[in-house]
Amino acid sequence: MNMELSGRGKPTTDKAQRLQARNNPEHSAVGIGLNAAIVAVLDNEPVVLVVRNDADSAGATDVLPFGPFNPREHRTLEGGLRAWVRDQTGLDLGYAEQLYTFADRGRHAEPGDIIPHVVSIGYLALTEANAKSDLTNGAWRSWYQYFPWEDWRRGRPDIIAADIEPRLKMWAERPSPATTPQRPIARADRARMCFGLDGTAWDEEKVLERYELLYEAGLIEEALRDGRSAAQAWTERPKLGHAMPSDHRRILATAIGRTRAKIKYRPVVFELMPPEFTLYELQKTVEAILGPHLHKQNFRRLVEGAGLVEPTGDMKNRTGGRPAKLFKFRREVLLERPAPGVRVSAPPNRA
Amino acid sequence: MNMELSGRGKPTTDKAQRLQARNNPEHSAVGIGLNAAIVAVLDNEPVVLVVRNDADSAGATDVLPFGPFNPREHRTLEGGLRAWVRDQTGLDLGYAEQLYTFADRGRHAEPGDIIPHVVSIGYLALTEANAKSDLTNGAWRSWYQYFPWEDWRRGRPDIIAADIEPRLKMWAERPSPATTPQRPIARADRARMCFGLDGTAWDEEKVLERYELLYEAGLIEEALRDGRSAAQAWTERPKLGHAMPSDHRRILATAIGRTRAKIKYRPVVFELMPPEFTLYELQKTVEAILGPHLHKQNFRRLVEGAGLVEPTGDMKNRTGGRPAKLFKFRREVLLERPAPGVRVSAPPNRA
DNA sequence: TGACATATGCTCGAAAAGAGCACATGTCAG
DNA sequence: CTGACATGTGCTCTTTTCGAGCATATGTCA
Repeated sequence: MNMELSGRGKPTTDKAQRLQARNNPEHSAVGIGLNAAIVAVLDNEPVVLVVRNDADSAGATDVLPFGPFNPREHRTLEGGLRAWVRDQTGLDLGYAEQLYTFADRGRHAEPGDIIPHVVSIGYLALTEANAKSDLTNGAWRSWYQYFPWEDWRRGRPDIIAADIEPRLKMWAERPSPATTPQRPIARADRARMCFGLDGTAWDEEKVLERYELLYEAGLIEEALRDGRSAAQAWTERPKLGHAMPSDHRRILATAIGRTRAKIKYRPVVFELMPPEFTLYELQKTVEAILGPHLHKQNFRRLVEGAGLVEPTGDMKNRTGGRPAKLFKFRREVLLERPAPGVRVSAPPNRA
Repeated sequence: MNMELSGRGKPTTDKAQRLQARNNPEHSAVGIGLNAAIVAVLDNEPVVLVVRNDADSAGATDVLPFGPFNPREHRTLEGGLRAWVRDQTGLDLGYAEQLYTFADRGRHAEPGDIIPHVVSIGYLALTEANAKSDLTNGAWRSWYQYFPWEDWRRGRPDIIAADIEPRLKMWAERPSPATTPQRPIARADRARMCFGLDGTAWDEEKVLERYELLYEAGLIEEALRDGRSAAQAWTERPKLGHAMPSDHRRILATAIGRTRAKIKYRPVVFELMPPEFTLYELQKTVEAILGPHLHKQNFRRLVEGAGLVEPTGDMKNRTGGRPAKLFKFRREVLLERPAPGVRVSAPPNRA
């Protein structure tokens, strides 16, 4: 497994391990992997950091940065994460939060692998991607490259009506396999709720639900790769976004959904912004993440009224229009409001 | 590289494991533990399931149910959880969700343990606690027993003004140690925001933040046990809630916070209710979890208006007052609204 | 110099939320 | 039997928040 990352601890001795395996049937030693979805906004495009994975048997592919967690070396999961992210990419993480721990499928040992890498803990990190960031490795990729159906900045993305909706409808008409008998919600209803079909409102936070629905319906490469039975019959049509190895795309989906949710009640947008910015830039960043266009005047009222920002006194001149006041994040808001964030509710129906 | 993708290999042998351990210094095998905070509401009291832990060297104590995760046996984390919860307690879990993965402190190996149990994945489960539930083991305990400062049902709990506030103020006046130099928010401000001191509003969702603040200030037993330096000078006064071994109380704090947050945008209350209930019972359950008293008429308007419930047609007669209509959860709401829940906003200032 | 892009202030109406009044219909103690 | 009491239920009223539009200011740039 993952070799490029390194960890430097010494392994447990074989003897102890054998004993353990033999004497204590309750324990099963496994490796812990940490995956990071490192998100930034670059020229109004939300991007995620990927690294080249040359060791992949199927040729080099882009993966989320990942590495092992070695409890002998690092006291905390986050500490371990920061360490190898810095080693691997040269990046010093600022804000980071745990997303989810995945162990469910596709995480099998390779031949020769003794300690299967069954569990991986996903992290979300938000960072400012300025030009002079010293990336030693890896590249920024638009997250919409992996999730084209999530990009509503220019209206409802065509891929939904063209590729997703018809195939989901077909899938919905086929009978559910007996293995999921108690599934309480019909396939058609799930598709409708997830993708806002038939006039249902689009909920931008349901990123993971949408991904998992497409997976279950066998419409994305990962499903085929993992041997989902439903996937077999669907292999020949346009792929839906770039696939990623393992469950990296699932982790990314979780990261996008969490970012979209959190931006509304925590001032995390500012992790993505330079220290000074105009309100327009701030709005564009929020829109890059959430999708829809916001009413400019209301956005100003909201952000200023909530005390999220304060003017620096300076102006930005080369805006292409009237010069804009520069603002900075008003940290004190954390001491005033319990849940400060960019409270943008979705318009009544964007479907 | 990333091996986790890939194929489904058969489990490896001891020999292979030795090789692996020797040749691949990148991995450190650890045990995975699963912890469950199983929550119910019993007679308007939110309760959590605890089991007796006789193995504790300091005598028997109550702990959250926990067990190992064995990837050879269970394909999914949740599957493993459900299996040993049933074995251990006789309970069949309904709703369950992952909370957080803890690996940070207090998770030391016991003597004789070869593979330290470093990582534990916390789960939240919600269930209905009816009288005839077949608990073979364990007991329901009010969660406010572990977090008395969270119980606002009879107004602001005295323990805050009597024990917590003065000690936090003293803590705030002592200088922060150099080990946390970049701490951006002053101790006094953190205490004020967490516990709603000096007129600041109480945010019922900040359960974990409050617990961690008390831990950091050395005011709870776990801090002393874990050897926090700050704890040494504080050992002789009334304890703040019942302590739990390891980080079980932290997991419970996470569970309470998550439950309080989620109840507002997902119809999870109904996991705690019998199939039929009156609106008053529903309100009491919500209040047991969230704390404050809600305006009865508005609660009705809210719940009915959101389409969360529908009348069964029957009445409940022995209510002590006018007979009440019986309602049941209206599942179809999941197909109509993106985020249905009991939308109770806090009154402007409850401090 | 004028088209254009951006910034900024103000108003209006709809919807949601908080809070109170009034009354209906049961139980239960005396 | 009767009245205190507890609960259920309908309605109104005010305040706040939010979506949306109008109008105007002040820059850049062809």
